[in-house]
Amino acid sequence: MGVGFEPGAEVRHSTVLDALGSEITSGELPAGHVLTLDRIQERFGVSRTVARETMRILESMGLVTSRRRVGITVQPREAWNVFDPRVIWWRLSGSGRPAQLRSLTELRIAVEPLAASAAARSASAAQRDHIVHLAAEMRALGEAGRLDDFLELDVAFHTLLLRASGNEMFGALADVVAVVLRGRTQLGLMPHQPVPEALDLHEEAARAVRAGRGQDAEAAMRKLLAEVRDAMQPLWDR
Amino acid sequence: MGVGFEPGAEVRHSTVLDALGSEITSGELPAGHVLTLDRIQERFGVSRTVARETMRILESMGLVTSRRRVGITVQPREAWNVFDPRVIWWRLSGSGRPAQLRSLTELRIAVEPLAASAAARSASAAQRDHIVHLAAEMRALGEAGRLDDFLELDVAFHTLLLRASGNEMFGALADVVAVVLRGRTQLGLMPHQPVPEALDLHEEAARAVRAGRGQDAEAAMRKLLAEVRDAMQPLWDR
DNA sequence: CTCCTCTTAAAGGTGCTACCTTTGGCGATG
DNA sequence: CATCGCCAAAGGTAGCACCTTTAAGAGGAG
Repeated sequence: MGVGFEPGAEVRHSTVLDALGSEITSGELPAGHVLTLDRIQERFGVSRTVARETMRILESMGLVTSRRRVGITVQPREAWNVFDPRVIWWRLSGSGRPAQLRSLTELRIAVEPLAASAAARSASAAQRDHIVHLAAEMRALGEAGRLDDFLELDVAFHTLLLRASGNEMFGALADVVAVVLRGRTQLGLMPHQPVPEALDLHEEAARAVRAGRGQDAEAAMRKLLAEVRDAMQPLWDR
Repeated sequence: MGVGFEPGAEVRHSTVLDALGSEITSGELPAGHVLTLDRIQERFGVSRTVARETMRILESMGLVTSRRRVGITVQPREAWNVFDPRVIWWRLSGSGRPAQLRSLTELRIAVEPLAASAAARSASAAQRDHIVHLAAEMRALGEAGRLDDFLELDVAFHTLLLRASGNEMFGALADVVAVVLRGRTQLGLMPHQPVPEALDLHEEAARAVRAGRGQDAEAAMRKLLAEVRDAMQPLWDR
């Protein structure tokens, strides 16, 4: 699922964190709304310690600030750490889903072509072989219509590409891309059989990466993502 | 400076957080190193509460995990939330600076052209006028050789562009870009007088945004960032 | 004597409570 | 309208009981 089972952040914390996090990101608790530790303790039946530590985490994600005498104030969206995986997750699970998917898809369009180009420069020999292998397998499963296995390979493909770029910030987006890919399938935005062009482009990109042809890899990814964008367009056009 | 004075995260927390955060991101405390609450209390002269809450924050940034009986373990780089502004800040101030600047510059190259294109679609009327105005002022100050004022305008220009894109994830990168711009000047990677091409390209991009010509705006930003990359190359070539 | 399993003790985070300090919003008072 | 003082709510400290996990030690089997 990608989004944390932080070992150590034990059940109580994560319950409170999850509840408040999704209420804030969904807008249910609007910017300017004020919470107090007392009310949190009471509502969730937790001690002050848990309430405080949870607030610290929310604060560090930019979702709230806390001030003496005032309480804990929900922050406006601009202050959120929108790259925090948990924030992304909450928004995807809540009412902000279409907007979040749009942002993420635009981000993919920006990043993945350059990541492919960088991977063509920086990937290890093993990674180069692996990515070609993945693309071939995707074709096999795609043509066989095994959609769920195909999805996992798709995730593996994009993850590998981002991580092989040698840029840790690109690499850090791998989990996010995985969420988008899975979300797209869940929302029924995937054709029953992957379109042949997409299969071709995955293979083309993979071969270009293996051969060290950065420009070609970039171009293939650009085309691939243009298709992705077109497929997701209906989601936010209405 | 962009990087937090979180109002509320009062002095003690931020002292401990800052010290440990930069020690971890600099590699001084390597992955696998184990801390305990007791030692943190002792070292910084803070109570257990402060130590615990600080650890929670570090945990939520992916820098450490905490487990019973074991203690608090420093995580490897792959687990860090590298988009967290504080992590970026620590790495820029510490020994990882060149690598971090390289990652960030690649990210800019990926994102800013698309942000410009999106801004040409989505910016408000006021924003369109403002960006052209900023570009013009940049030319004036640049030609006059007033480098520090120029820098502030440069920051304002790129910030506005990212925020006007209508994509909050792009917008969230504005602070990061500002840090990079300032860092570049500090490191003496800027010419004494901004190169004329850069001034031209800022104006070209601004006009394209105002006129709603997304493709032109994107192309201008792409050229602009190619120059930026070339200027920063020496930093990581050695 | 060696190796394996089982028990047990200690370490260290988790969670709770109680209590004091500091700050800042707000009403009352001049 | 400026000042003062009250008090709510977070900041910070202290200490306890509990739960997990690790690792050392003890005992038995081969």
